[in-house]
Formats: sequence, C-alpha cells, structure tokens
Amino acid sequence: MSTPAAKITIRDVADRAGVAISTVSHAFSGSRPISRATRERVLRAARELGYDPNPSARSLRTGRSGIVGLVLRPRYAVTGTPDRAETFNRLVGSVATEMLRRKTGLIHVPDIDDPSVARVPMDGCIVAHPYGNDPVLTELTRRGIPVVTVEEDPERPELPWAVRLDYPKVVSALLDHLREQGARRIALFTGTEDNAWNRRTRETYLAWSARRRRSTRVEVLSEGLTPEEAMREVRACLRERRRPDAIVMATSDFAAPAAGVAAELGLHVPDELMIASLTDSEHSRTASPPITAMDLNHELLAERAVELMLARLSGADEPAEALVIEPVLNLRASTRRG
Amino acid sequence: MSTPAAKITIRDVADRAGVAISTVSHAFSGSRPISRATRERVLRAARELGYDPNPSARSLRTGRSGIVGLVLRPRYAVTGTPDRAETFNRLVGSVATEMLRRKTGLIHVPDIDDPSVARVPMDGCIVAHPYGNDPVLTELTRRGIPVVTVEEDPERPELPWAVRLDYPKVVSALLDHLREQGARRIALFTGTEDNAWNRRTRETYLAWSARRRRSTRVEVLSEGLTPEEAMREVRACLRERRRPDAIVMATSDFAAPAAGVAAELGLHVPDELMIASLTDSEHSRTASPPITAMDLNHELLAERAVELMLARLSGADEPAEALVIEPVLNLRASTRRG
DNA sequence: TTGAAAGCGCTAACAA
DNA sequence: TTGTTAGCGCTTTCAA
Repeated sequence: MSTPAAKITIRDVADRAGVAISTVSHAFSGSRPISRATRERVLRAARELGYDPNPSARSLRTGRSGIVGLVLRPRYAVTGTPDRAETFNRLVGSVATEMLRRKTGLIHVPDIDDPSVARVPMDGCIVAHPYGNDPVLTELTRRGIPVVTVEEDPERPELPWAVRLDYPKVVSALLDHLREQGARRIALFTGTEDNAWNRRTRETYLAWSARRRRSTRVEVLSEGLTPEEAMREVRACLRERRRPDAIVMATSDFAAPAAGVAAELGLHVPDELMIASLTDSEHSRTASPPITAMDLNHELLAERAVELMLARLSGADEPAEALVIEPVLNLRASTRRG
Repeated sequence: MSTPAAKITIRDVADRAGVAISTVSHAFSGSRPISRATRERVLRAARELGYDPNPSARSLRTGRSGIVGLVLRPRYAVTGTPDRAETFNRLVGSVATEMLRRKTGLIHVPDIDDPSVARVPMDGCIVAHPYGNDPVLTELTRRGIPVVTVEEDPERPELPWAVRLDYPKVVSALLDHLREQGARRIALFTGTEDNAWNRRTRETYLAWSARRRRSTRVEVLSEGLTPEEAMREVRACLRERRRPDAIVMATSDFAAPAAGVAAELGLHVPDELMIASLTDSEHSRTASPPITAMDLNHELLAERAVELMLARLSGADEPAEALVIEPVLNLRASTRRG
C-alpha cells in the first residue's frame, strides 16, 4: 500500500545494483554464469525496488508468452440455459484446473473473428467442439498458432492434434440398451450445431438402425430453441398414431421437458416411452424419473487436451492420429422397465 | 493451410501498401484522419498478407493489455473433490462467461507467488475468496494492479472494490429455520480456511446463539480432510450423550457423509438429526434425504465482480463501500420435519 | 494528409 | 564474469 505504483524497470534495478541491464536479466533467468556477489546484489536491488518484469516486453522479445488460449465454439455455450452452462463450465473449469496444475496461463479467447476485440498473446490454443471446417481453426492455423481440439472438426477428422470421443461405441451401447428394454421404434431428436457430437451421434444412430434393419426417424431441433418450442415438436411427434416408444434427445435441456410432454399426454415413462439424452446435466439427473444420459466426460477431455497442447508446445512429434476417449453412459430410470 | 506462417509485421504491410508504418497503424486505429484511398490500400495489403497485430508489442507500447486476471484463492479449489470442483467451476465459468460478453480477455493466473511461473500481462485482477490479509492482494496492490475481490478480505472489509455476501442475514435465516423445526442444540462444523465464508458464518452462528441465549458448539474440520476423516469427527460428536440435534456443516462435501454417519448410528434425518451445509452442490441435492444448503450464488457474484472490474478500469470513482448480494437458501428434506 | 523517428522493457549476440 | 547494443513490433509525437 505504501509504495507508489511507479513502474520499476530492469534499468532501475541495474542502476541501483550498479550493474548493466543484461546482468540483471541474466541474474533472473540464470541463462549465463553470474558471480554470487553480483547476483545477490541484483536480487536485493530488485526486491527493494519491488521490481517485476514486464511480461509484454518479455514476450515481444522472446516470441513466447507462456499462455495458452481456450475457445469454446458452440454458439449456445455462452448465452445458453443453466444446463448448457453446467456442461461448458465443467469443460472450462477442468481445462483451467489442468493448466493451473501445469503452471501455464490460460486465457479465454473472446471472439476470434471480431477484430475489434483485443487480440491476445498466446503460444497455442485449445478449441473445443469445433464446427465442420471451422473457420476458427483455419484462422488460427493461418496465424501459425498451434492448435489442439477437443473433439475433432467433423470435416477434418484426420487432424491428429485432437482428443475425440468414441461415439459409435457408446451410442450403440445406448441403443442396444433401449432395444433390450423393449424399444421398437426409436426416434432421434438431433441438434443443428454442425459439430462432431451431432454428426457422429446421428451417423451412429443411422448405422445402428441399418444394421438392425430398423426404420429411422430423425427430428432436427435447434439448440437455440426454448424448452417450450422444443416441447411443441416433441408433442407433435408423440401424438402421431405410430409414435416412437423411445426418444433420444441430443441436448439434456430438452430431455426433461420431453418427459413433461409425456406426462401431459398420459404416456408412462419408461413403460410407454423411454427417454435418453446425449449430454448429462443436473436436469437429467433430477428429472422424474431421472433420465438416462451420455456424459461427455469433460474432465478427461480437458486433461488430455492440456497434455496434448503442452506436448505440442514442447516440440513433440505429431501423433499418428487423434487420441480417443470414451463418453460415460449413465443408465437411469427413464429407460429401465420393470 | 497454404500460407507459410511467417510472421507478418506492420512493416510488411507498410511496404506492400507503399506507405509509412505509422500510416498503417493509424489506418487500423482510426486515431487520425487518413484519406479513403490510402486507408483502403492499407487494409487491402493487410488482408492480402494476412496481417494481425502483435498483442505483446501493442501492450508494451500502450501499457494496457485488454486482459483481466482471475485468481482463485482457496487452497482446495484445484486439488479438491468433485463437489469443490463444481463450486469453483461455477465461479470460473460464470466469470469467463461475463468477460466473454464484455469482449475482454480473461486469464487464469496460476500462482502469483511463484516467480518461476510466467508472469502475465493484465490490466486488472479479480481475486476470489481471499484469505485474511491475503498476501496476493497485497502483492497485486504493490504491483499497481487494480483488484476487485469476490468476497472481502476478512481482515480488510473496508476495501470498497469488492462484492460481498450477506452471511448474517442468510445464516440467521437458516438457524431460525432449524429452530422452528425444533432444533434445540445446533452444532457448527466450520472450516480452517481463513476466509470471509468461514469467518462470517461462524460469527453469525455465535451472534445468533448469543441473541437466543443458546449454548454453542463449534467443531473445526479442515477442508483438506477426506470424507472418511470428516466422518470420524462427526461420528464422535454424534455418539456423545448430549449430542446435537442439528448440525451445520460448512462444506457440502462433508454434509452427505454426515448423513451417512447418522444412518449408521440409527439416527433419523431430520427427526433426530437435522443437517444443513453452507455451500450447495450435486452432493447435497442428491443425498438421501436431500440436504438443506446455502448457495453462494456464484453466478451473481461473478457478474457483479466483472461489472465492478470494468468500471474500475474505465476510471470509475471508488465506491463508498463494497457491493452486497445475498446467498440463496435452499431448504430441503434434511431439515424439514413432519 | 502523411512520414520519420523515438522509445515502450526486455533478451541475446557480441565484445571486452 | 560483465558490459554494450541491436532490435522484437508497435504507438505516438513531431515535422513536413
């Protein structure tokens, strides 16, 4: 509180210690031998003056900042519902926690397309849930910034600096479970966001249905809909004569409302209608009945992505292919008959 | 993908456009009149070359980075349990979301004390849940970095750039509720972290008890304990002859285990023992019975803190006193008799 | 309306 | 072992 916050530079320290500024620099970095006496004089001067190095100057000079960026792509990540917030908070929190552990700064990159936004110095950037041919990936690559993605760009699945989710395995397991519980007509309510999550889960549903020689039904529901709007769609579907006896909702935000629609129509869950969702949240856990959901395992995604990024920044070889981890299937009462 | 990531500087753009570098700078910033023709030539050259300004150079020159830092003080925020993670993820996520909305970069500051860590350029810093006389606050202030705190430093409650929680009101309401439900002997299991949360809630408990002429019992449980260790303490307490008939656990991590202990001892919750906690989490919501909890309202804390910070950075006057918001009391079955 | 040039604070190459 | 100095890329003052 006492010190006037006048900015102390390396030159002030050098003057005070009676040495050259390069000596001060080296005394801090240890990048060349300094006599004990000099080093101590320098460090004391720095301490007395309250010196701390200017990170911008250092970055400008060295070309590195020690900061990694994080971009959350899904449009509805920010403006979304509490459920969506939960999902993305988990990812952000986990990435932050991992980076803290590794002593590297993590910066949330606001909007990389908007030039009015303060650009930010970063050595690398983690992009979460990219879109197909995501322009942010293209832009970052153009800028020469090393990128690691959480989930692959669905149009560029070959990019090796990525950690992916094994949707075919887990979504198939979910569908098998529904079948075992007696579902005959499974409908999928998919989203409009063109990312790996929507694409791969849809593909898996179609492939699984083809394998089982089952007819399919895919309804598209924008992630931007209100629950009421989503309910309207679900209601229309459930009122049909040959209505599905199981529905898989992509976002858990719409799964609990779907259960509400079922109740309203007098359809018992799970006996007359099973409901599952492809993300998990408070909403699905506490609905009545609790809703079966696939959890994207953001904690593990984050951990792996950070590892990958730090490896990349320290010059590791490009991996042969993306790292694959598994989502977690949480079976609950909404799909368990009898 | 095609462009070799050679770094384009303002000089390259100036050369290409056939103007001076200062003209390029002004063409971008608009800080002095430029002829239409020149401006367009410059912008085209920049576009063609794929120029983007170096943020470190800009910060070095202007002294501002457009980045705000975030420091989470509680020791157990990072290494903690899933519950703790939930709590802090909510805060981090909310702050990040708010900053995104305001188009300002947010950086997670790793360890401000550790000099080996890359220092980071920030115009201001939000410090969440500071300790009493928190050295991080002191250090940031010494460095001349404007600080806003989420919760006050309990030893320096007079610092006005803060958003605080009205613990006396809500904790008293909780205790009143317990009393109305028939609790005669309420014990508090407080934490060891010396922050406003522990301090103020403890003070409120003691003051409330004094007002009601009730005897008090405060047990101290480190936030670093495992649930098993915490259970041991709770068990010992509940085995006593004159055991409490209501316990308030500071962290929700230990509240659900406490319910486990009650079950083990054959004590019915809430009829023979009421349980409440001073943070909320998945754990408390889904315990059986669900546990009454005070929610710190991290979303609102974050929103207000960000507003305060941006105000401070744009030169707003120092407020007369800290902003006060209310925690939310979630009453659940663990404290509702009959 | 534009250009030239100083200099932000630091690191590293080169000299002594 | 230490000092001198160029220059990282930008903004801004001063001149033209």
